[in-house]
Amino acid sequence: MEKLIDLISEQVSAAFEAAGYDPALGRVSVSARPDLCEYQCNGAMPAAKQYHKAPIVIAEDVVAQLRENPAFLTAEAVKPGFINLRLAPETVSDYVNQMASAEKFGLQEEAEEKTVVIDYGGANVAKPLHVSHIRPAIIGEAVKRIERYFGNRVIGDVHLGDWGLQMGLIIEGIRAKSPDLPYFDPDHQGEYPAEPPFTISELEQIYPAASARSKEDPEFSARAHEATLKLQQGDPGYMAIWHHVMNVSVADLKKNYSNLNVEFDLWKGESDAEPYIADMVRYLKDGGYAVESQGALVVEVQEPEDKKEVPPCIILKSDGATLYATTDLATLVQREQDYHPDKVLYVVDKRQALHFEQVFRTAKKSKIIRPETTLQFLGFGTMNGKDGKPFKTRDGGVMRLEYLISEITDTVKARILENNIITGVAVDEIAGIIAVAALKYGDLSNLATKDYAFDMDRFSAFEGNTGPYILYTIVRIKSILSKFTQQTGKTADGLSILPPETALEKDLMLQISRFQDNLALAYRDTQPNVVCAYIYELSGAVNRFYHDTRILSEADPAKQAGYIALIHLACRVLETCIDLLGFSAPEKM
RNA sequence: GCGCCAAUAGCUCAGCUGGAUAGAGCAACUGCCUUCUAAGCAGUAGGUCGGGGGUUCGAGUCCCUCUUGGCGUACCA
Repeated sequence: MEKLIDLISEQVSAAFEAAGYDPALGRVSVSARPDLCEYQCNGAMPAAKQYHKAPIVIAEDVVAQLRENPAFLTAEAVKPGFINLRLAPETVSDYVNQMASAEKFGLQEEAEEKTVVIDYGGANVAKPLHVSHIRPAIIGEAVKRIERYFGNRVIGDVHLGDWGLQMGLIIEGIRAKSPDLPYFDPDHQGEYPAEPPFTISELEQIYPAASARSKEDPEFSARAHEATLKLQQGDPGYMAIWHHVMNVSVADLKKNYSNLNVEFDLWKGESDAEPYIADMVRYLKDGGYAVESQGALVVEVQEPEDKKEVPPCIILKSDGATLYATTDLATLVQREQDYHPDKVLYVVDKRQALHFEQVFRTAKKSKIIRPETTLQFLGFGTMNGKDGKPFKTRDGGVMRLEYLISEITDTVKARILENNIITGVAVDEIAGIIAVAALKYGDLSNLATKDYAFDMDRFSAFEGNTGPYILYTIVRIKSILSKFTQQTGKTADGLSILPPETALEKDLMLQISRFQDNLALAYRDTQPNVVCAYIYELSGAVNRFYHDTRILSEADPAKQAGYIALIHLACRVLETCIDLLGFSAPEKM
């Protein structure tokens, strides 16, 4: 289906043309003054210069053409040269009725399916997920679902950090703790133990300790670098430790991500790029792309037109070890081979912007990926504490994601018990659903690219512009729908929406009609916060209508059926949107 | 030094390709539950959109400049 705003623009464009003006001026936008009109066209203002006439004269010429148009209730020319439009009630109800019966509410999908790989920029293994890890997970999940909704084939890859220096640090950390383990015995024969020599909690302590020590102890740091290289060269004992680390970490990560309703199609990591590295390095050397510089192997990516200095992309360190640019490039080789993607989207911390600039340039320059492939960097901002610095707990540590979720869930649960609508075992389940909505909406409603202040109170707030507010709106509708079915024995299916009689009813329909506009914007700009803003406005329209209209006690059955059809459609749109954002609504709350 | 990003109400944030009186939420103050869930609705108050120039009929939005803050700047990721 075409967007309602486009249909209106066509009418206004035709009016411009009929009045003797350029139809391109007939572009309509949503009104900035809802008290005056629903849609507005500003085309008469730029036209004034072109035609050497006062804008108001042009606006009146156009309005004269629109007066007889049945699609509009009113068309007025105002002050400098605004054209103010109100739609006929039937125009609006016809449109939303069409939406109700159309697939995906009439959304226009991509004409051709594109293959999109989303790289979630790697939580590191062996580190607990902490609060800032919600960002790539939540944003990436929403972007993935939106891409899919528009008809693309999307492959989400968690892309764990499992191959860099942090592994060397962990290995040395384990050795420092238990030097007698067989993994460190160069004369060890046969199989290594099947059981990991650590639990997830132990592992989560080893890494930070090793990382801290390496900063103070140069010898230890040197050993960690060495261990990293040995691991990357396939040392059997180190590989055995690595497998243990991976198994223990991945199991824990899966649990945590699944609590957030986040799923990945691929659980690959930097290590999976390893088999591609040797060939790629040879290719880069043979092709003359990579050169030696200060002992390292680099690709120069500075371009003559650059204003800024772009350091070369390092492929091999001077000690021969690979690093993140190497695995990111090799991963592109692998993705090109396996998926032939039209787009690779990286949802990673924005501080890595320069790194990806280097990688993208290298990949394009060396033809590792096709020129028509889009490499997109979606850098998300840092989660800061109230002091404006990266968020830390009171004791200076990171806050575990598990703690954040359980904290929010407890607050939600207390609220549910207070309301006394839900009882028994369902309380915990519903508290979980609401907590995830609060957390995800709280994050997604901010612009992904900006830093933001982490505030526990904000995440566990239920009033105003929050996830629970959206859920509450849905639950209210569902409650009416189920009571309607109880009363009449009918469902909302097949009922049609009547032309609006009140302003609030019409406003609700207009909000519903903007579903596609907002989704298209969110899709085009990879900005899930647009969807949040939309459902907040739509929910507001629903709640105002709800407050204003008695639906179940409506005496006129035809009117009542129209109301039911309207809120049912609103509910379906809302549920579709929250599903795209990666959360869901309970039946009651 | 150079580069990138940000600065909007007391706080946290929106503001689509430049359009009318810059919007929400929280916090403050007022109303509305014997009627479909008050996690709601209605209202009051709160702003020289960091400062200064410029482009334009029109600038929070575009250009220049300054201030402040954050980040990055070859062998960490």
